[in-house]
Amino acid sequence: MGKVKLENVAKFAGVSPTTVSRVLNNRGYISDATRKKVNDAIEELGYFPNEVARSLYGSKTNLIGILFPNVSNPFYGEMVTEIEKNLSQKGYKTLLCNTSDNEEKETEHLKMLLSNQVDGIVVGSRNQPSDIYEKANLAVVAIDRFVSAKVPIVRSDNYGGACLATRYLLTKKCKKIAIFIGSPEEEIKKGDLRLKGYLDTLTENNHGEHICRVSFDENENYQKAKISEYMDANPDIDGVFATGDILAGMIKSIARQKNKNPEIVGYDGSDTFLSLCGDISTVRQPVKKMARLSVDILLDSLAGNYEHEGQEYILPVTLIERSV
Amino acid sequence: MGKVKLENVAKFAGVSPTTVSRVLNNRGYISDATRKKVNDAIEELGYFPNEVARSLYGSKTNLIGILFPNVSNPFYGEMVTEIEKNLSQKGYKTLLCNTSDNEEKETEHLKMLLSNQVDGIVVGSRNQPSDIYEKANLAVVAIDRFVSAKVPIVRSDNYGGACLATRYLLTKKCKKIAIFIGSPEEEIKKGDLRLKGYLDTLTENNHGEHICRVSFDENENYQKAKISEYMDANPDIDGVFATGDILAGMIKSIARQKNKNPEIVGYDGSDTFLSLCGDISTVRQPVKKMARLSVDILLDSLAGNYEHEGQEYILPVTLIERSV
DNA sequence: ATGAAAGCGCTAACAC
DNA sequence: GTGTTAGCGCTTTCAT
Repeated sequence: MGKVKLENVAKFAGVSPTTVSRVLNNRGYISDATRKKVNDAIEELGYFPNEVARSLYGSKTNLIGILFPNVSNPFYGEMVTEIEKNLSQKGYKTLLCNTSDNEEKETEHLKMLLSNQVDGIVVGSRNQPSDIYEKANLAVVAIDRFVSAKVPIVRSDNYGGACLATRYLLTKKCKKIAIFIGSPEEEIKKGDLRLKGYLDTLTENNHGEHICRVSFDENENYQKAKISEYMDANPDIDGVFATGDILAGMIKSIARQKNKNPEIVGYDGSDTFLSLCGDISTVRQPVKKMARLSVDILLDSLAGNYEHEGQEYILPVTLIERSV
Repeated sequence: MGKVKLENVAKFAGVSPTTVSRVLNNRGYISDATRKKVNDAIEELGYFPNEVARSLYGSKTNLIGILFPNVSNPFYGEMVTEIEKNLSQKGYKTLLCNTSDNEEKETEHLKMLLSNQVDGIVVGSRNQPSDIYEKANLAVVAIDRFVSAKVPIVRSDNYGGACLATRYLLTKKCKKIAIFIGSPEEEIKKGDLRLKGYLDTLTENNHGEHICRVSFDENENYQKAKISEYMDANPDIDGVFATGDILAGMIKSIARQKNKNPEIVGYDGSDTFLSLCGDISTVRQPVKKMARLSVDILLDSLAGNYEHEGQEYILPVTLIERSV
């Protein structure tokens, strides 16, 4: 059974293709009689329109590309889930790209997306800005990342969140508070706000800084080794701010193995993390709101609304305190 | 700057569209001279082919739809990440659909995918079989789910895994071992193999069964209440087999709040879970292998290879023991 | 070795 | 109200 096309429906109903198209799209005037004939034919033949042909004609695909490092991390997972839900509700389709935070892959995926004529892009991967975004004439929204002067950014209050976390550790009477950073080096150089919040808060309170960079690109075992090493070298750490929940979880496990129990605060606060680890405090980013806002901005831009250009939307975070 | 099309390249290079197409696709004979001219023109104009037009002509989109309940659960997250990686490597693009394990949404998404002429589908959502899969003439692979007599299934050894988990609890001298099931009711009725493995193992060892169904459709708070209630009613439970890791995490937290510490074994064993919770044992599904196999089967089918029809591929699981 | 022309399935001017 | 026709951007016979 070959695919049924509009033409077949037209023949079956004894009308022209145009008429069928008009019925499908509810455009122009059609008598109720022919409308019924057409609808019956559609029903009878089990016809549904070919979106590829529609896209080609209309030069609008309703396809949105979303670029994230991966979707294994529940924070990204929830973000992507929510973005897809919002998009789907508005009639858009989601083309998923995992960049593994690898520049080449991002570029490759980006080219693919452009070839596929996506209407817009949501980027959450954390590579260096690419000029492709500039050149391509499409709607783009970035999540917690700088892409170009024009691309709007949606992020949570990284600075405020870090201050919150660090102050919390201070209220818990921690004497030696370390930060474990899992961001790419490049990002840290540009002035990581989570790091800055941590540093400022410590300085204000006359505390010394203790920084452990857990190389982001490396595999898990490498990261664990790094954490373990750092903790051995600094056995009196009694407070930890981890810039991501997964990192926080790893630190907790490793500490436990060493019979230590530092106060730990993570960052992200995905529902999955909250369910999974009942005993690690964290700074919760409003994932749903961020996803929703990103999609709203994207659709606004798609509608020709330029007001978001160059804007940065910073959403508030909350500290979620957990006890053992 | 309007989009550059093949025709522009042709004019710029002083050749016909056909020639450009031939260069692009490496088909037919072209002199080195014209090939160079064309490639220079492409470079100069920054041309790249419109995949929509290609798809329309070729009636092949290289688009694969993937349907999962969501991508927040790291098990699905990792599965989807791996599937996308494998597909991308083979030149396919991933259209992501979150069904929220909701039948209507799945149907809606399915129609969308068909309209978009996807070449194939990977289903991991757990709804009732839909006849759409039968009717649509495309390649389908199901992950741990029955779709129709023809659709190949990739799953892990649910029965064996459950036995493994239950036996482990027995070796830990647990006296009263409960199973917490988070599957949809429908699935349980059909003979959930994780449940069966649990029951058989207990029977063999003259242990009684204790089943708590944590309604799958309900929200997290409801589930937590249910778990809490069950534990209050059965305070002497000292061993727990949770049919999913998230469930296991929730149970652990709730038990801790009640100052209990039953031995718990989860199911899934995603890398994220392992990093996040260092202290819950689990049955690990080979996510990467499952993803890889699914994609291989799909591409085989796409290539016209029917050998996978009606096959079920059951991959072995491993118990990962963790200590506090 | 290269080009002209038809067509993939659909939509939208423009006629009538 | 409805049909005719051209065209979205590309590929591919079929000529030459």
